[in-house]
Amino acid sequence: MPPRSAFRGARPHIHGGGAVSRGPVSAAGGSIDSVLFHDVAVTSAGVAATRSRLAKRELLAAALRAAAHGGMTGGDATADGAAAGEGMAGGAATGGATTGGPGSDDGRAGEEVDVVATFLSGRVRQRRTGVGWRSLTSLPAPASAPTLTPLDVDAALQTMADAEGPGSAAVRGEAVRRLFAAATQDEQTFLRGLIVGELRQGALDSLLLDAVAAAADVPLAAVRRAAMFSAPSGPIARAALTGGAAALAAFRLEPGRPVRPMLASPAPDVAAALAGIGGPVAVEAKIDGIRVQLHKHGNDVAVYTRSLDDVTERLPELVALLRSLPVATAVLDGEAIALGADGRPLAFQDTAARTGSHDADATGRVPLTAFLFDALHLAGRDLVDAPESERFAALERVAPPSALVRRIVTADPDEATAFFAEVLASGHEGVVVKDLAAPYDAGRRGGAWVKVKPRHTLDLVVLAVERGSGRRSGWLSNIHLGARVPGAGPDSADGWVMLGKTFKGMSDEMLAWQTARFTELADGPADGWVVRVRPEQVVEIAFDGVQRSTRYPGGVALRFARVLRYRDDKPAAEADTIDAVRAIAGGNASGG
DNA sequence: TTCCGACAGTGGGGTCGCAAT
DNA sequence: ATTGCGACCCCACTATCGGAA
Repeated sequence: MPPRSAFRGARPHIHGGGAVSRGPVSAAGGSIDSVLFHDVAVTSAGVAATRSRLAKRELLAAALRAAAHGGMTGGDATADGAAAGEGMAGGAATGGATTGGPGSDDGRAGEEVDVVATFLSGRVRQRRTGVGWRSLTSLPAPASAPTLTPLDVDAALQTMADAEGPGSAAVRGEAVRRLFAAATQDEQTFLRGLIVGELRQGALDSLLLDAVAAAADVPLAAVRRAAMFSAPSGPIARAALTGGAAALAAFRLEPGRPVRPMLASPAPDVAAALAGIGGPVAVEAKIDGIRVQLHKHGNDVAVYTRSLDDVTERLPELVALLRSLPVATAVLDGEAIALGADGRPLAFQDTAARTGSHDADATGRVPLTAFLFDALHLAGRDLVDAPESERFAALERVAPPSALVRRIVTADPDEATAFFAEVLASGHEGVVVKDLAAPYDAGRRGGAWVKVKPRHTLDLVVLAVERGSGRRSGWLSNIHLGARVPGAGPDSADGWVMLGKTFKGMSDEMLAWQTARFTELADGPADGWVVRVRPEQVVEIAFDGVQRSTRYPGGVALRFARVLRYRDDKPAAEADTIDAVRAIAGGNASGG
């Protein structure tokens, strides 16, 4: 299926799955040559059962080959050819919305490869189904024999996704019931993982792309390259397996089609970030807003989030900025944030609420500011492979200075560190250090971009622990963190106020230790999901900041808390107080 | 009719272990 | 030795549905 154009005014996308007119669970109608959904579930279980990435890749590749082969010999194109044609949306406005490869002839096999690949990457094709963990708590008895095809499952999910308005919950519920009643035990388990997004097979999108390359016998680089320009991987698999390298080459940068954003790796400090790259680097302010990708093609403009959701309607400020640019075509990368009247950043919560709201009033009340930092395409020229310095220079030529992120170029760690301090003083989050020579590595988190943020620490007390799951089964994992409230307890003893939880920063050794320790400290039954403990164990916690909270009684919560170490040298009576926490909240920009 | 609780799905994320290179 | 990936789950927020008030 061709990647869709999401420009406003493009013709509505016809969902390929919708063109399969059979009922959600009418498995009997499936071509006898189709793979069964059961085969996909079995593949997933096999992938989960091995730790070898190469073995996982081979299992995934075999399933993809089977999907491509089985469907093709079936020769039953149904209505898919027509659907693919309809999908070529946009006409002149986007021109290239059709470049998803020559996929119009691959018919049912192509569709099946798309769906199977999507499932094996732990996803479903529907952006939202409206069905989550809670809706799957009571399920019908499993079927005794497998009959479902992958396309049956996709169609059932589409039914759930399409339900809206009064009565939609019942429609979804019925679709869930019918689908799960037609699924075997193995299939039910797999389906649940897919729908709630917790497949836990040790393979997601990256490994799937690896398998696509193996299955189609094309270079991995070609697959990854194509994937840069397609948000979902299903169409990549489809193109590779039915059209080979030539079909993959048709996925390319196109204004109007979102690109997977390049990501940054963390570093503890600026000096380490510079050392990791070597030579002169760009040091940019890191803006604590939401990532935005701006597309312009003549009068058509679009804005996408990091997950490539189209948020054009909600961000008119960015639309206006795009329209004002003195170029006909552009694909730009940046961050959008809500600033106060003094020009300092508001709390991240304010930016998130503003960008998440469809309410026009909110739009007026909390204006957004864009800080651009990259250009992937400008005035007909693709820049993804150009060095960072060149891309930024191109951006500077077209963007107003007020819409550019603050940045310096230096090889001097002291200068970079001074800039870091300056950025923090202006209220922003930190810096991103960039390799000037690196191309835009879409969708990867490599070493070419390195982010540095300041780190707060507090000594807090563990109030409770939760049981771990997955590879942490059998361990006590997620700890509840409390700050001291002097004199608030019975008989003027210290009291404790919870600030949040964390499961991060724990090595296996630490998990083993804390499991024993908190079993010992258990205050009441130790067999529940949450084990309350006597507030005696002090833990040193690192975190990014303090945010306002309606969930916790102190009215504050820690952002991105993680464990540094347990402190046996410090009694609970000397743990940090809630006042110390509030002082941190007052001292940063998000104190509002 | 309006209100409110529960659920789903966004946005922002750090650190560890392990396989493969 | 280094790198990339997936797993582990956190926070706040908005939208939506459906039942309670």
